[in-house]
Amino acid sequence: MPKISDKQRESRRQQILEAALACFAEDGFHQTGMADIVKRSGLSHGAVYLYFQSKDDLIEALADDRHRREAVLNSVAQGSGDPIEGLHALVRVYAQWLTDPAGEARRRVGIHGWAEALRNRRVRSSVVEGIDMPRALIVALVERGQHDGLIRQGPGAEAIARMLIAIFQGFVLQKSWGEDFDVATCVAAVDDVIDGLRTTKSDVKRRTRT
Amino acid sequence: MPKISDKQRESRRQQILEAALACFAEDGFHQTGMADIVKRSGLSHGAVYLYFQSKDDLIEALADDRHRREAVLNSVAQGSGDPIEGLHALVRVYAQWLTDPAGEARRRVGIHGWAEALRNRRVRSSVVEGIDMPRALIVALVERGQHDGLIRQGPGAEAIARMLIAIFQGFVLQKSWGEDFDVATCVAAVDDVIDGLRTTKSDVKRRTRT
DNA sequence: ATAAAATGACTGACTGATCGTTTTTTATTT
DNA sequence: AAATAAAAAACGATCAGTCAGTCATTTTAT
Repeated sequence: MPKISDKQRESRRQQILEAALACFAEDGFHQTGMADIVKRSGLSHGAVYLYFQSKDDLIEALADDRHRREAVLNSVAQGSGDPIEGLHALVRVYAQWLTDPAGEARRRVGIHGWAEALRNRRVRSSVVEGIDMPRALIVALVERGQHDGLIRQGPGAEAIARMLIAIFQGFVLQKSWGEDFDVATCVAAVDDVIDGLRTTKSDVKRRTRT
Repeated sequence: MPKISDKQRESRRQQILEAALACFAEDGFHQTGMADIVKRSGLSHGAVYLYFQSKDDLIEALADDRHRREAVLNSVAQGSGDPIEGLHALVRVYAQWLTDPAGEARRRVGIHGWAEALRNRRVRSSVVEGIDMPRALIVALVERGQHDGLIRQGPGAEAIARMLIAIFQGFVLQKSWGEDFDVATCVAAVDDVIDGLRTTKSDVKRRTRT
């Protein structure tokens, strides 16, 4: 009985999602009106509500970014080699995502999502789960490296993972604020830090801080 | 002619600012209504508008956090010793600010400010200027260390500064989302990274990444 | 094959509620 | 009494969301 094909229906859905993404990227979730999304999508109010129950429904649909997680997963598929190399590969994936001009809207919406995560439980779950996967990945890499004697024992794997993730979160912020932020050199500094995790000949006692 | 003393007037102002801070920390700038701030402050609508011209006025007043900048400035006052020690001191300041339970509201408002900075020019200026000072401080420390041969030449001072700042931005996010985020161990990892900047005996050629 | 009936896709004017702000009224102080 | 702080009431604008109705297509009946 459907009057339009599933293809068309999914296309309409994407049409609305893209309009919402652009609007949210520009003005944030709460400063964007449904009228803005409606106008940008080229549809009508009623039509939008045929595809999404509410504005919050749209927000939740955009707060979760599955594409990036899959990209991260692909990068781990080749992760049976040197753990340090694995970390570099991961950095490369995020660096590329950070540079892609087409991803600017997603990065901006992501930042709005970070703020929204403070007060919206569903959004927070999406955000936290979004960083849980790369975190577990880094922890696994570092622990393997430490077990094999390739990575120094000093800092905990969990702490290193959170630090690396924090770096890219901060990079997204700084880049999106439009300062002259040179992704290449900053990423190079991260690569340098990762190389610094390698076991050195003279890794006897490293100072521990309180 | 004076109706109430300047002390009282400033006290009322702070009373409103504190109410606004608490509200903004809970629900963000745009989901907080003036009615919420009015109720929380214990005053009336009209009274609030005697002290602040508009809601945006309140937002801008809270987006800028001078207290932290001053704390950073104090930490640099003792910055004539070892550059690496200087970086550790800076980390200590931010770690303490990150741990302070009384600062949770400010951290949350700060995150909302990061998102707001994407669309509000004034807020963005506040935020960017807020990180410009510690950035310049780190750059100066690193450059001095590199000049004196205490810090490796590999990564640029600017990149290191942005990375360290990014780390704490990410830490604020992860901690505020309420995951079990252990500040102490994560900060220890940062200290470890900083120690890794030190010149080693075998710092001949470090690999450079594209 | 063709017309009538039915249904899905979509429209846009409209709703009540809430928004930030202004104006009016009351209370307090000098 | 003169002035001003504070409270109360009310403003127009805007919000997310709705719903009676239109249009186009498909199904059914002849």
